[in-house]
Amino acid sequence: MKLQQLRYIWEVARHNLNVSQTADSLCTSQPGISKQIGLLEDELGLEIFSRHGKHLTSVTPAGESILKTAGEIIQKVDSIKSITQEFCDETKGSLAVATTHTQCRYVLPDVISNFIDKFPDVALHMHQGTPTQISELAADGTADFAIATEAMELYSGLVMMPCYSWNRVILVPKSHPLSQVNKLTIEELSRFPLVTYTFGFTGRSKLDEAFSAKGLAPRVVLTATDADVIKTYVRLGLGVGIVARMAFDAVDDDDLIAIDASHLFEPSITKIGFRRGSFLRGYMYDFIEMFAPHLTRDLVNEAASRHSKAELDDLYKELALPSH
Amino acid sequence: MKLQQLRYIWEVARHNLNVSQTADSLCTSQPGISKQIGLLEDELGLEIFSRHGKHLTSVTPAGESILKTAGEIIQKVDSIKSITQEFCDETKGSLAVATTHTQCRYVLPDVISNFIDKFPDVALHMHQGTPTQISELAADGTADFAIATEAMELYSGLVMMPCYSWNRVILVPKSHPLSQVNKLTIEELSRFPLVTYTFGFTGRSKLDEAFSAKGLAPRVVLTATDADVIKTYVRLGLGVGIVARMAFDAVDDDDLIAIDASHLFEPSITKIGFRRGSFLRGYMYDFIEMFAPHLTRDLVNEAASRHSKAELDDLYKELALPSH
DNA sequence: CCCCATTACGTAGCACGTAACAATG
DNA sequence: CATTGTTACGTGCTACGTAATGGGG
Repeated sequence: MKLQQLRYIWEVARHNLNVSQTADSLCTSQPGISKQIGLLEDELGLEIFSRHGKHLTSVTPAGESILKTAGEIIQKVDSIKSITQEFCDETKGSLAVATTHTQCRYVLPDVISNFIDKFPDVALHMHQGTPTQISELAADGTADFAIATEAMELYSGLVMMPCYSWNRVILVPKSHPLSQVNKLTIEELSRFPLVTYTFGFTGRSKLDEAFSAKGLAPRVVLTATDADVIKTYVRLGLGVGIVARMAFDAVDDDDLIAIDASHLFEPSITKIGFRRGSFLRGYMYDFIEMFAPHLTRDLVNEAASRHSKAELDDLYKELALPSH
Repeated sequence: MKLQQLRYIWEVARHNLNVSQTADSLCTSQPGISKQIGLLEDELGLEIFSRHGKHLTSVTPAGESILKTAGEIIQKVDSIKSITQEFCDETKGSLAVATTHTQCRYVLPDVISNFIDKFPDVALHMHQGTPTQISELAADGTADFAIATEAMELYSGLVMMPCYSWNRVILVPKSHPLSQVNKLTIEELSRFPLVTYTFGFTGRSKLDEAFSAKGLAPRVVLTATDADVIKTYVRLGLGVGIVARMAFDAVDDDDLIAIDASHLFEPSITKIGFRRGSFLRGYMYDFIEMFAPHLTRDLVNEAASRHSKAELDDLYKELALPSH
């Protein structure tokens, strides 16, 4: 059994059982992969992939187990490479963060700026995407960290840690009737056309819950994945905006009125996640702590060693951290 | 990076950094190993072993981390082989159990007999040793299971599960004055010379605790690692025997009187342990369940997924299982 | 002076690439 | 017929074994 053979079956599985495509992505020849897979199957004495004629059609039950283990092996091999870099030079390396627009545009700039100040030799990669894409990037190792608010519980292979809790503000132009209201209620709000996040983005779920809890059906006239778009349409007078508080900038957005809405909606929790079992470089712990100061290196290690969601929640309960 | 290179560094570390000895044990040449280790170190760009001249003297800090990960990789590779066998033929394979005399001689025969009845094609290996040796055998993968009562908490790499609780009997010849006593006290017992287990064997610790709790210093005139030796000397009149209840056989030992001592000592728990992260064959789950019927396949999997001792204890508490 | 690790070197095996072939949809 | 996987074959690399060399205790 060779490491490459494990990589090959893993990559073929990742590429929808298309060997040619896999060969291209690995910059090698297609027969080479075919042969190595055949050799591995011969050595193990069973088929990992089932074939119709010459096409790979599916993964056998045994293949499922083997692929899972192969993935873990590949991850550990990557860990060895990280360990190596860590001991060669603690300040050099790379950090890939996958995150949403909200975090990337409003929250992370300060953190990143501090980070590159402290670790100028770490090559930084930012990937922006939907919460689901972000989780996938972290789960398959393309990104070291995923940072988002929604859809982060879906991947059990990720260690999730709560970073901070936030709530929303209502955005209206200065001339808008709501700008005069003292204490806004959700009923009042529901009478106006709304402009807010697309489903699945930036705590949108808590927003829907708040309306439906009162039996109200909000009239959402435009949904967007980021606050910049929302603000643009609020300025056009299309409707009342509901955005994350950190997306409101007192200087840049001084033409808008921001009305606190934390009494209307449940707070949302932004989380950071990384692949369970991966080796974290020293500067990665620093990054986490810069983003969420309560997440110390020891605490992160403790969380990483908890394997089920229930056990993680126990930890957060002990520390009185919110987790959803 | 090659799997063999990882195996080589792992084995060299296991053989006290002696490359020649490692080469012998792996049936290969010493320069081959040397060269592969050198190549790996070149590829990683750091030294895994520190050298004084040409001798390997110690493992570098980086090496420690790398070796740990290499060990995990090797274990996963073995898992793939097990998975393969499991899917090829569920009834064929091997099972290695490491255990103490007490279990091997008095408890396991029934279990083993049932097991070979149900799985005639599984090659069985029994290793007998001290509790510490047993744990080591399981920890390094030589044995699939460790079964013992003492010293099983030392290896955090083992998943430990409580199997059954037992207590002791006092053994005396028929003519002995204690054979007339109705309800034995620990003070009475301490007046006689005692014959019992060596420290570190078969729940000896609970025995010492009981005496010292009453401020008594038992006069132990002979210690042995197994009950057969103890019974032999009890028959010779050397002293009063204290052995595990399951070591008393009403038929074979009908020349001795067994006095229940469960009111004198805390019960001991016999545990079964296996290496965390190893793939368990179907018949291995059956073996565990034959030995301890409450340890179902689901429960074993649940326990295996708990990573810290505290989390395991939580599980046992939920199930009202004793754990120490 | 013995033991041990490294270096040097030759060989056998194997991984990989090119090319031809077969099978699927 | 276009796409995809397997077989055939040649080559260059490399892992491994034998022999020689150099340091340590």
